[in-house]
Amino acid sequence: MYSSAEENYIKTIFHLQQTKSGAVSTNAIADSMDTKASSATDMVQKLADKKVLSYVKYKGAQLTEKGKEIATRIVRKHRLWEVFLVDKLGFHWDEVHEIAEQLEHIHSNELIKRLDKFLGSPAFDPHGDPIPDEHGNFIKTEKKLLSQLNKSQFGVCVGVKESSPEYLQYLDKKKISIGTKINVLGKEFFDGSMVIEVGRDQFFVSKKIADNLYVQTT
Amino acid sequence: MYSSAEENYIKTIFHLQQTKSGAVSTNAIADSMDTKASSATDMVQKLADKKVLSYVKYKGAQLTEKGKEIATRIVRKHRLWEVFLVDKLGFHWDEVHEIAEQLEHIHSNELIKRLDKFLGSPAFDPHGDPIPDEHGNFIKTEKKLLSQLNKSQFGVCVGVKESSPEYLQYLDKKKISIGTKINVLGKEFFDGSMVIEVGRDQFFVSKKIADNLYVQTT
DNA sequence: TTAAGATTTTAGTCTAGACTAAAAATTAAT
DNA sequence: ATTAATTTTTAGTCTAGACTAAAATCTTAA
Repeated sequence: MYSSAEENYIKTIFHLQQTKSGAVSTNAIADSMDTKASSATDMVQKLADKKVLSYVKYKGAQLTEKGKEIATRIVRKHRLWEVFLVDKLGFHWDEVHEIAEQLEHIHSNELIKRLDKFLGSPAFDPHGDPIPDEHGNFIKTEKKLLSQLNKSQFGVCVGVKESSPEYLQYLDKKKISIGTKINVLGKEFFDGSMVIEVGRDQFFVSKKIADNLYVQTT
Repeated sequence: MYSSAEENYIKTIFHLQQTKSGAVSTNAIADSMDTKASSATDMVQKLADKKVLSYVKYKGAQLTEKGKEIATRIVRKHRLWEVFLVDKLGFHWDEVHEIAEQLEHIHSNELIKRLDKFLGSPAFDPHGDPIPDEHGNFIKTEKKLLSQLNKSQFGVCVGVKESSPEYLQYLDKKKISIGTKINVLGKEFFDGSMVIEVGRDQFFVSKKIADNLYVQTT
């Protein structure tokens, strides 16, 4: 059984490993957790003793298989709770992170098993991120700009790059929000403009529009 | 914002105040929390500084209005989560306490508001205990033995006094379990036997039976 | 009413986590 | 290849909460 503090470190290291390959530095950990490097060093040494990660002084930490399993279980819990908060309690997708951050530390395997079933074993959370199954497997996705997709590919909207009121209003008008599925029906190579499908609507978007929308792809 | 440790003390003191009147001793607190009296003293002094309770050395502690409000909110959260676990996730009533013990410390007013609504604003938890509303008001109930009820009164089964296999089997046969509503249709003063109604069934119970069943009354 | 026994508090430790400041190791720049 | 700059670790503190042992207070019984 791990404390909330330990779990938060494990989770953070897991996420840092996803983006940059190789060992993650105690400074990177501290930065992303809003603590000091010395605290990160202490904890990393403790987690190394527990075989959750391997650690070489001055070189950084890397989760072991055991560590990855723990991290995956936490991510699974976090994302299932987010689905619960949005689907069942009617929260908006951008209000749930903090609460899920607390709920992810509740210890009970039975609870997660039943929650998962209650929610219909969802594969994605409200932000479009994949939910690991009970064995830790999940669908690999990649975050891209809409403009990077090609004809007949699709993605799920997961965020915006620029968030000017004008742009957000445009998206609103076109009924595009987090979780919205977008099919690319055509792409013009001359100017990078696209024809996309959102729900039942099909329409034209300029490169400027497509350059500022992040989508998750399978 | 109070820590889980503080909340647990507040909750414990609240429950101890319900049963015995007057100030509660640090020893009583320690006993019911499975810690040592010295720890209780420390915490009680801290909570007194925070005006959560009044404390007189060697005399004991008493929650202030502020303290009672905090306690009531925790009890509300605990019981709402128990309803969720039983009604929505299909847990059995006797499996939920530990999990609710963790969930009650999640901090989010909005979450509780929405959870309450999602559950249909229940007035009782799966053990028959009343759930305080958002203003802290709740239906006063009293735990009695079934044998203490009179004709045309009713109660909700909340536990047994003696739990021999024979007795539990009897209850099982008669479809009496925690949460079962029992109407007293008649009572014989000579031997204390009763005629009761459980669901659609009506039958006879001896005083010995009625003496070993706890019911919650409104 | 006073001494014995029980209860409660105090004083001093301990552990988990976080912090600061200083030391050590690594990396970069001349 | 050294020195300077940066990163990382170590050493020493701090706080919350728990604990033990000893001191203080309260209660009770003769």
